[in-house]
Amino acid sequence: MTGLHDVAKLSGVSKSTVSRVINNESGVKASTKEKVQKAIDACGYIANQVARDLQSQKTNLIGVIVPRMYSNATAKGLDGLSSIIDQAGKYVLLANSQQNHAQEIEYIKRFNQKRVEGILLYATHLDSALVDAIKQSKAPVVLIGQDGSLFNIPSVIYDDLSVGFSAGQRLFGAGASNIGFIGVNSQDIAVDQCRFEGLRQALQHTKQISPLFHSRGAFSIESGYQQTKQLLIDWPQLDGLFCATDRIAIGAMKAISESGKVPGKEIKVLGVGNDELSQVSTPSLSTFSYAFDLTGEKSANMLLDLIENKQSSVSKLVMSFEIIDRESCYLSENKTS
Amino acid sequence: MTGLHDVAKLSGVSKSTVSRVINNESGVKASTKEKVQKAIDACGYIANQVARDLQSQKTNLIGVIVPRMYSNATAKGLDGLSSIIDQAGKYVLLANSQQNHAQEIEYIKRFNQKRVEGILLYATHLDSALVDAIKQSKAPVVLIGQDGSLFNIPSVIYDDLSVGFSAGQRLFGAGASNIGFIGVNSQDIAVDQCRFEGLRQALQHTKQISPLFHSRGAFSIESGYQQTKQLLIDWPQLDGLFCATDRIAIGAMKAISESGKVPGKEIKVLGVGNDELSQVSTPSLSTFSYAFDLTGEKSANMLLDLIENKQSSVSKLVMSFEIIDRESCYLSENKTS
DNA sequence: TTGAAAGCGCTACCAG
DNA sequence: CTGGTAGCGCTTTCAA
Repeated sequence: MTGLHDVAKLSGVSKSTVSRVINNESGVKASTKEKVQKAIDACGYIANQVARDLQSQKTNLIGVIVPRMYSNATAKGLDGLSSIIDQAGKYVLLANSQQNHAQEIEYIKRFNQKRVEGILLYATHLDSALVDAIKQSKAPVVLIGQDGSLFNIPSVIYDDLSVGFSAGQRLFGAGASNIGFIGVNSQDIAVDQCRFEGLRQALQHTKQISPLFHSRGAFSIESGYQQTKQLLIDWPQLDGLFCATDRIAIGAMKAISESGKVPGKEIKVLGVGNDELSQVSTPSLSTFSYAFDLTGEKSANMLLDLIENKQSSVSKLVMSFEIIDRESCYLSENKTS
Repeated sequence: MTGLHDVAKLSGVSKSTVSRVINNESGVKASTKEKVQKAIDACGYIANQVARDLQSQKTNLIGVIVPRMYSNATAKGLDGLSSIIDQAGKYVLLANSQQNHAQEIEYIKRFNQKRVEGILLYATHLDSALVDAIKQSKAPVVLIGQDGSLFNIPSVIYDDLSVGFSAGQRLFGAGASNIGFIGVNSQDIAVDQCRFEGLRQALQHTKQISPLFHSRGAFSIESGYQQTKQLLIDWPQLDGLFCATDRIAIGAMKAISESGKVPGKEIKVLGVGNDELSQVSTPSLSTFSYAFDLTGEKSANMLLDLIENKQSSVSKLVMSFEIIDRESCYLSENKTS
């Protein structure tokens, strides 16, 4: 690979001058500039950013760790954050942990070796090992999707407790009173625990009742389908079902339909996420909408701020949600449209 | 940031020795090793990969350029390729061109400056400027989604012509004969041109007829919906509709339903991609399934091969597809289930 | 088994 | 306006 040195020789000037031309610095005679430029084109010189990065102690790299790509939250989030990072003239170094917790910690370490300037971590859990790894990280970390504020970790989270609470109220308002919950896994505080807890509080608050069950499985249509098949047998009185994600809810509705009941009628169903699936299914799915792309943008901005000022102005950002009323759970006073 | 130098001072040995310990080289006295290790832990030393990369002339970076994240093809593809790249001990440097062609060329240049070892490019077009940029690239480039083999660019593509041809046969077989096509934009050879051309050939071949129209729009449900609303007015005789993607098809079916006709009955509809949406919609959508994750894996493997051997064993990989029969277009002899 | 010194390709500082 | 020199933090000879 041809370097600064070669260009210098070819154009008969010093490396310093070539460097000046490349960086478009002022104070270079026009004729020299031209001469050097010619040499650069001639030998197809490409500046070595690695050397520059070493010299300047600055890589312009932002590490992003996700549990999987095939998910609305991550795909849309990445669209949002990449545009902000790009605007800031920085690069995204992407790692896919594939839901493997140990990998996340490993990536934080490797990213620090690569001297990333900051890390955005889409988390599905938060145990002490992860907290330690984040604390160890020289590069500032912004947590997305789980609340790390108790450990002083800047976080961008969804208002999961409120979503759960609101879900309880909606199901109750639609006439349901035997209500169950399908979550994911207990390690996922936000999606599994908080959403359930919100539901529990809503039912407790309004009717002094408790959820019938808290089932758990994967983030997929299939998982929702399989669980619900069994749940319908175990809980024949079920008339309201809150699912931690839209995909799970879609699967659940399929199982309900197959059992001879009508989702949205005998059994009200609610999801979370406002996946495109939810508007296309039959019946269409009532859900909650999060601005995933905005979440990505906000997180990126928060991280850039942290990198710039070594101290963030905000340490926790709670993204609000929007209620999407559709056929699977119309409120009693909202039967129109 | 503490460096090799500090560790050396702290442990009273030379930088060379510390380097040996870090890289776990043989030929270091156990006692020394221990002493150094202690110092490393004490000052929280983290090896500077940037310096290493400069020295070794190897970054372990693979550049990946995508037009957008929120798409089945890219999200699943990224899941596939990231696992291969990770296994190879390399990193993904991600760039999102946001459908902006000029950006793609810019990223190829910047990736070369960052000294990536290779580039995976999810392309939606292939003009001469892009071909030039690829040719200029020192890092090998593998094109995904568009055929660059004419320009000697290693490519992994979908069998779009066959998909179009098969679509024609299926629509015809289901009883349709006034058939239209909704594509994306004419720059997208693969998705827009090839799929249409396949359809055209099928109709020509079997019935000596031509497609009614070739409409164009965006990759979204909304776009399919809006286009179809108008198309139904312009072409009242329409009884078969082939859409370049499932999302477009979903939108089209909505417009058809609203017009009082039944998709899958009066008008047969076909999509491409086997999006989760397609199995959830009503009626469920007949489509073609591509193994997007496998495509990502194959592409990554092809690139790694290219990096390793400077010469690929395969220069073009055509991913096959699977026919998914659902309600929107049952073949005459396939009315069951 | 260890250390000294020479770079990797670039920028930055100081002379000229 | 231009060139020499000294690093950035590491690895890698070559000696000791």
